[in-house]
Amino acid sequence: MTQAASRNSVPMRQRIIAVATEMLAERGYEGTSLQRIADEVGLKKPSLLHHFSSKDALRQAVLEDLFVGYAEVLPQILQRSSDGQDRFMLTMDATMHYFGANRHRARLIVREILDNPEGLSARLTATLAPWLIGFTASLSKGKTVGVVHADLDPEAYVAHTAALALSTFALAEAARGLLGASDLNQQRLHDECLRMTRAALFIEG
Amino acid sequence: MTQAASRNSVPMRQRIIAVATEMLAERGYEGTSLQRIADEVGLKKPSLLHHFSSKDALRQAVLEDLFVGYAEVLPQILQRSSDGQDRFMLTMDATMHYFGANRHRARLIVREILDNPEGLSARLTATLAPWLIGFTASLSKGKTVGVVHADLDPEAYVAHTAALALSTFALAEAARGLLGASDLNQQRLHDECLRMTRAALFIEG
DNA sequence: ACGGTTGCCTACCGATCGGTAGGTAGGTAA
DNA sequence: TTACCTACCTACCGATCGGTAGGCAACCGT
Repeated sequence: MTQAASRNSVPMRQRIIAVATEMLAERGYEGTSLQRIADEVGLKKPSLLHHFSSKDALRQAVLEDLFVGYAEVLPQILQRSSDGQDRFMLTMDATMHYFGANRHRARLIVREILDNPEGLSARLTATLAPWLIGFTASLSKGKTVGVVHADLDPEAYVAHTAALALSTFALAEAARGLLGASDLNQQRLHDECLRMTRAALFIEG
Repeated sequence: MTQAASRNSVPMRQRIIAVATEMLAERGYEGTSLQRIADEVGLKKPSLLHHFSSKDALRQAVLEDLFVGYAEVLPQILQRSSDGQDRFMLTMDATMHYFGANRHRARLIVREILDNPEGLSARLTATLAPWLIGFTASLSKGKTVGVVHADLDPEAYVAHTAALALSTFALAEAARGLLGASDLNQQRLHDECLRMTRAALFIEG
């Protein structure tokens, strides 16, 4: 387990994952060939298959790396916020910062939802389900207390909010050209997304 | 221009488009081969290429068909609603009904945004931009009148709302399994989506 | 009756796909 | 030194990709 790194200090396995993450997010699984990944990394194709036994094994490693990265970010935020009220908004804010800084990861998740929903579902359930169930419970409680809109559907709201956070970064580029608003930058999308989710959640302002 | 139809009454060209729409939505452009489309239609591959000169020509025909279909639905709704206030919500409702009845079309649009944003952008701009610009203008006006939240960002709001309508139907299946809420059906997602967009838009209820 | 067009076919093309076989250079441990 | 292992290579496999060439039968207006 010496984790040799030929010339670069970064282990080859992680370099491959980094390149594959970007290419899979950009062109999709079927649209990305092992040959192109190998070229980008600077290896021959059989050498790439020495590190990952198959194309699907590489895909799984990429997803594993992605979820591990996010699972490290989430708890930090949640521990920081004690109050149940702003807990949701803080998580939302942290999630959007995470995907804002790793936009290709948002694209990759959306692609996997489309291409491989059942394969992703297990991974999502394992890492996110506890948090999401906690959120829906806290939303239901907020309804009884009276700070959350009475006609809010907790589960549907959480699903939509997650979709909004993802699509903001995965699909935003298309929306930008569409509206002809060249100044519709990421900051404005970020702010409006938070404003919408907050306005749809809490009673009053 | 007799539009011959060998055995079925539906012209072969439209039968191919219908099959291709579904397969492209389900597996993506790179993941769908002409061979499989031809098999599904009941033709040989070269016969398929007799109707569409290339794979990309078929893709463009599919997209053309999709946008024409939506462009027929939209004006009907807008003419029906005179008042500027509920105009947006009616359009949202109509759009969600359209994609709810044609879920594979929502998936296809999301895929095209990821795979071919610049190619789709031109088509989107041509058919939707006038409506969207009208909406942002009416939102700005609503802000001055005082019925729309003062801190709402019209362009960003429209972009997010469109993304929400799309992702509700394109990505909802994954969310369903994730939350473990088997009763999180389409109706609840539909209702909550409309509730969220309305609550984030209008002041008061 | 006839020439042209349409719709579909068989047969085939070069390129590229994911993956395998087998070999080599260099480091490491006994 | 010997034996092994890791990392990488060249060469190759069968399958499938998008697309082409060319033929054949049915239908068309003249």
